[in-house]
Amino acid sequence: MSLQSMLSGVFEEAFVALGTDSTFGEVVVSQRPELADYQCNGALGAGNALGRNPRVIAEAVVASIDAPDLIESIEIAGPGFINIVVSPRALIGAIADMAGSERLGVQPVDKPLTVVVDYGGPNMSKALHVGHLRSAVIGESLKRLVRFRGHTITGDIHIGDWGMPVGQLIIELEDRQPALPYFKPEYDEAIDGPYPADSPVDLDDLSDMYPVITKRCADDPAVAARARVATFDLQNGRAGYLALWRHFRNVSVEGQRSDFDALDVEFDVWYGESTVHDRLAPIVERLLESGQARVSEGAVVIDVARQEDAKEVPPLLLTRSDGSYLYSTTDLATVEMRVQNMHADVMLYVVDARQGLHFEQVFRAAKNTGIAPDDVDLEHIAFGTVNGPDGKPFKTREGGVVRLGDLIELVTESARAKLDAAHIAEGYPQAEREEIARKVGLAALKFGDLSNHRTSNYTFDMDRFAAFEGKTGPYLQYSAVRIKSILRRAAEAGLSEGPVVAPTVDAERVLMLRLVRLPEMVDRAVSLRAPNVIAEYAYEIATDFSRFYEKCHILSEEDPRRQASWLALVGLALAVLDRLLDLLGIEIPDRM
RNA sequence: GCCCUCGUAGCUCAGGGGAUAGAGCACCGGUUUCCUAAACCGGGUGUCGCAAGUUCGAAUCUUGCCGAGGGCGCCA
Repeated sequence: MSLQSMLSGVFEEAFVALGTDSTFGEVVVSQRPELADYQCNGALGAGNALGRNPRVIAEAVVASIDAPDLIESIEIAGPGFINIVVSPRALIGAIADMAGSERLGVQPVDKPLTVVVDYGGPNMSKALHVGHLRSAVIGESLKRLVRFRGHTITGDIHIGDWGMPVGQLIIELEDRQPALPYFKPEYDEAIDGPYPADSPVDLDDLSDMYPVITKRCADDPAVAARARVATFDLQNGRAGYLALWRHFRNVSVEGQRSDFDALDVEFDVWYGESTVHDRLAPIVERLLESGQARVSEGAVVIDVARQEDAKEVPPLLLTRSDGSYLYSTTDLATVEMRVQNMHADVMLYVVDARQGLHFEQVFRAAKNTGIAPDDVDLEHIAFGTVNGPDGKPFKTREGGVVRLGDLIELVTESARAKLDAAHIAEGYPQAEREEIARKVGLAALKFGDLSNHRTSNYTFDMDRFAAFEGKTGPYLQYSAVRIKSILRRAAEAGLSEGPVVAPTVDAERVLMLRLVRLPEMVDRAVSLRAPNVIAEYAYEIATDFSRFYEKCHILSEEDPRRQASWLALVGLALAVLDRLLDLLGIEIPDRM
């Protein structure tokens, strides 16, 4: 049990003994570290609830508390704050408990849930760009957080591969290369042989075609109509289109895989809209039959509005008036698949905040129709837009989107340049230098994104992502690397860790107090679905360590007990940093 | 028009109903016979958009207004 929860337990008991609610006993980290380590504000609330002076309540609580092993001193301050200083014994006990535990004192949840996290979500017709960064890194971090908390979680990339963009690409290619066999309605594989095994396009072709055809569709209704027909034909099994679709999908998945690999983002499953295509027609048919869906203006819709809605919530569209399916349909079918095949209790959708209404509609439809049972939790984990300096979604100077691969190369190059300029890692083998640059660049990129709260839009600033000083990913890596270096040198000198002894230096005590907060921070990050909680905490650990590092020179320390204790302490700090950075998807080089 | 999100230091952003609102960057100054100076130490110049309300207590909760971004039936 964490130090904070032990303290809360003591205070809860005291408040209950006074005849008040146990929640008043909650102990939190002190707002005023110069006065105390922890504080309990319950006397203020309890005083108000009981109509008594909060200071009197506080005095009664303090008088009834007897936990000398845990608490060094208690003081009542101001209107009734109870300030708590923990005992050295309790502190080093908590540190020892953490150090001795594989999970660093973080208890797994009592009831593990089966969770599916839907993130990445690339459209198969587009190369990944800077906009995909957020979904990928936030989703990856949440996956690791939820997993570390003890739940079972599956990360699903959910590729957009069964909607209108595919129809658009089909007609664009038809216009460019009409002679290809895929477009010939009379082509029969039984007679003419199988469709070509090699793709008629590569990733660059697709990336080039997509913006062209979307513009054509926007400008010309006749082209848009053709794209819809092609989409309908694909979804209804036209052989040539399916054969072409497979090429498109393979080509895009290959490209996306390399981009996500470069980001160290790993999906457990590479499902997509097309994964559930067999479910689409039966679902629509079933819902029409049961009366849960109806035909409106030729399209099939599900009403999801509620009496109490402040706004008008439009119905969810299941088919277009031409009978083709939309992403609403595949999303609903995907919920069914995740319930039936993956037995999901919770589904997390790490998707741009602009799709809030869509998910509200899909979730309501899923609940209304029973496709998602009542006890299944559907959550849209919304995140803000990455903007350029002008406050608009980020574009290059030329007006194009920034490719994710290029962005990764930019930050890596920046890290490389920094290594050269600062004469760091000068004697290292070239391959190791390159690996360091890669890890440092990625850390800058990911930390730069994850340290923002996910709902806020943030301004993309290349200088910020390429900065390695201050509150950045590389600073965190650097702190950890310095610990690794100490431990390496200590081992060479034949020194080893010993029991943690009571802190004698302020910086040492501050670091200990920070470390023991880990369980609360993980809990908070998971319940808020907010990786920036971890980013912030990891930064605090790193600065606390850096201050300790300045004050306490471990290798030249003369008292062997103190030295051994310090080695154990920084060893734990490294383990915590390593874990926290892993939760953010950031790797620590051995040296840098 | 309606709905959603946001508005905190010069800039970029944290901030959990509690005491004196914090970081990084930028700027000025200091620290290297000592474990990696990508570090550390010192220096703040804030009507927490505005106004009410709830509360013992509000940056935090509610409402209204102002401002920014986004969404609102056959794109994803």
